[in-house]
Amino acid sequence: MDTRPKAVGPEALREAQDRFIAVWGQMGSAWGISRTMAEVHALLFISGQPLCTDEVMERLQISRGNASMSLRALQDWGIVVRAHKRGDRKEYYTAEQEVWALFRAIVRERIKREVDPLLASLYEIRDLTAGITPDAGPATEMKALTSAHNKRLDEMLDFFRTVESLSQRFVSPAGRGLQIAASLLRREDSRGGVS
Amino acid sequence: MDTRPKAVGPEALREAQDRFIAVWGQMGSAWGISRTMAEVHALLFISGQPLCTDEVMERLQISRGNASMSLRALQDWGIVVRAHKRGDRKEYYTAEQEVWALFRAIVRERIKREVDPLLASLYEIRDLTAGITPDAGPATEMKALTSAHNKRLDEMLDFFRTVESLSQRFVSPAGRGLQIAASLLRREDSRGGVS
DNA sequence: GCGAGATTTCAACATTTACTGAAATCTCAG
DNA sequence: CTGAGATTTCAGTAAATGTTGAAATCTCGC
Repeated sequence: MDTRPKAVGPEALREAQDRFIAVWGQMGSAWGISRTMAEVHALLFISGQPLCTDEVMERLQISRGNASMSLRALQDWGIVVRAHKRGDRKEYYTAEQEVWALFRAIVRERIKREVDPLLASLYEIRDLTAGITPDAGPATEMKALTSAHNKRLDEMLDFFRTVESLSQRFVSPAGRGLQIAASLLRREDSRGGVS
Repeated sequence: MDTRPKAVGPEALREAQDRFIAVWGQMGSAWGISRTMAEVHALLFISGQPLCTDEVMERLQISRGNASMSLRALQDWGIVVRAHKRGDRKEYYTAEQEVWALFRAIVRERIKREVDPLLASLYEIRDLTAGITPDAGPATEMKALTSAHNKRLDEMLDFFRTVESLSQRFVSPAGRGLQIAASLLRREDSRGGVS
């Protein structure tokens, strides 16, 4: 499609970075992270070196306020850290460079922020109708509906408990996530699966 | 906190459904699915029976157009199906009731829509700077930067290849997802882990 | 093949979410 | 301490996203 000659040297690197930033920003917004925040992260990750607020603003063409808020949020997520450079008043920021550690941090935060509260709500919701099923008494239609409802909720709860549990493993100390994934793949591969 | 007496009978069921719908809608929007679409799904899932467009509109207080579009999207995701009732001109809709099947479908679609294109882009981006690293020649700073850049990209690619691969297993025929998760938990549990 | 009843589409609108820029606040070298 | 330089905050505004409702389209029993 694009028939322009391939850029070489610095241009190629710059273009690769820009495309990575764009793609990462897109990915972010598909998964509920604001585009800019994802782009800031992408920039720090792909450039691999500490950048200051002004460099981020300049490169991504965003306002100072936006840059500040995005950087703050990324730090809250635990995937970007501040770094002082001595003899320099500015703050510099670096992204976690280990890809697996990066995703462990992301999973940790999303579980904490979204799955755990969801689980808590599901338990509460389950309690609203908990008293209905067990005892016998006349088998009304109402009871049948409630019982089916409870079953659905229980299965959902079960699912998210499993997710929560699996994530704990994935997230926990060094390398676990990688190991889990790798062993899983290996085990499956030895069964001579489809393409 | 809430000290009102607990609702019983039909009221309790209705309230439980409403809260489930709210919570599910919230979850959806945190993960990049529009609130309404998630709510429509929640309603179909939790009520467990075929509902027609008007029932959905009525219960969620949304317009006909919105209901139609949400239902269509849910069908595209493969988690809601149409059902004719004979002697009735209306279409009825049901949500996948098996929780694991539901999430397999969701994972399948998200991988297809988001991860696969991302992988393709990452390969393209990697190609932009692929020629730089290998050969020797004078070791410029440029080369060092590019080489580090390539390493980061390669690790990212590796990660998403693994994700893609794992998802294939999870998504593939009946029960695999459950088995994988369960076996993983069992294996880990037998190590006498923390809480 | 007609048409009543149902669904889909889409331009206009509403709501939500994200961004800006300047003022307030913070900080550290001198 | 002081204040120049840096960061954070936030009210106002811009952009993106989601929703409506009515017209266009589809569909199926007759």
